Amino acid sequence: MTEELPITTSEWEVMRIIWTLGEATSNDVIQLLVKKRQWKASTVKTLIGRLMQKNMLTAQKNGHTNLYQCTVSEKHAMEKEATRLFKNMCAMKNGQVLVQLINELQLSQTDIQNLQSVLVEKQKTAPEMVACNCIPKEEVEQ
Amino acid sequence: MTEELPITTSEWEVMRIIWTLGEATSNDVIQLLVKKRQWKASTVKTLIGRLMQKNMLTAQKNGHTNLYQCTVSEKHAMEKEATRLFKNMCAMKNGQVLVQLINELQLSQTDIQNLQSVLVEKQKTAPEMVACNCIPKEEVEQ
DNA sequence: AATTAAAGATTACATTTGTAAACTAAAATT
DNA sequence: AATTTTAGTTTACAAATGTAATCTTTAATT
Repeated sequence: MTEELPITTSEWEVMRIIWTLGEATSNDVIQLLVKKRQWKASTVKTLIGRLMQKNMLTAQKNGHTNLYQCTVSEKHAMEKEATRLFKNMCAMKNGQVLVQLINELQLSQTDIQNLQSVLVEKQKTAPEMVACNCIPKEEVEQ
Repeated sequence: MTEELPITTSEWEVMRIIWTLGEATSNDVIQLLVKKRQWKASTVKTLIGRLMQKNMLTAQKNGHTNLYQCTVSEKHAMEKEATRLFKNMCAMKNGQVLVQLINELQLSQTDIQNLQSVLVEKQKTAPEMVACNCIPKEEVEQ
């Protein structure tokens, strides 16, 4: 039951590279992040170490160099983060936030079609209103 | 130019209450969070203090008691958080994450209609593909 | 073989965050 | 007026995070 701790913003940078490369050496990651974020090599090494402890990365030895791989998919990790965020915010306003996100994010034709399908389904059973859940029940004055 | 620092998860709990009540005394917030999160009164006081420093709350004295108000709207803060999150994740997969969010979140009929409108607009100019932006340009192998 | 370079491991250290106790001043009660 | 309660302020302290230097071991070069 290897628990997944939350990963921090800096750690995300490392994960994104390894997700995209499929697998990578510390040096691969260092090269890219030195360029992208101006981090020192040892900063990147620290982050890789922490991700290993958090079981987000596994390593396989190749000579005295490690080849790192991610233990969860990028999509899964992204969904988990997004879900965590929305669950911590006002349920009543989630819809409006999604509208704004869709407005400002780049989406492909396929993405849009998928979103439309889900919405059509969702529509069949959607309620008229979603209640605010910012305050524990019987405390909402009204 | 009062800069808005990011607000933490614990601080969000406080903000949500004041957003919902419109304005509140520390005692209002304490009552609710002692119940909801089992925090001690002084924990809540600390959080209110930090939110004041971050200019997320203002207070107006009423006797020796403060009435706290939020300096930004809940919707604005939510949008900012959501945007920050998505900007830090793979652009290519954002669409899929939105699909999953829409699937699992509660949305009202109105929300759904608004989402549908935005999508129809978006569709007119959407590209076939959105490129992965996890790795700085010319480094993407392929 | 001796020297240098590279990869990983260990240690460092300031800031932020979660969580709270202690202190102080004003207000309410006795 | 004296005492108790309350609201706000200050201090506390461990864990997490951002950022890195140093040390150690192994591999590559001279």
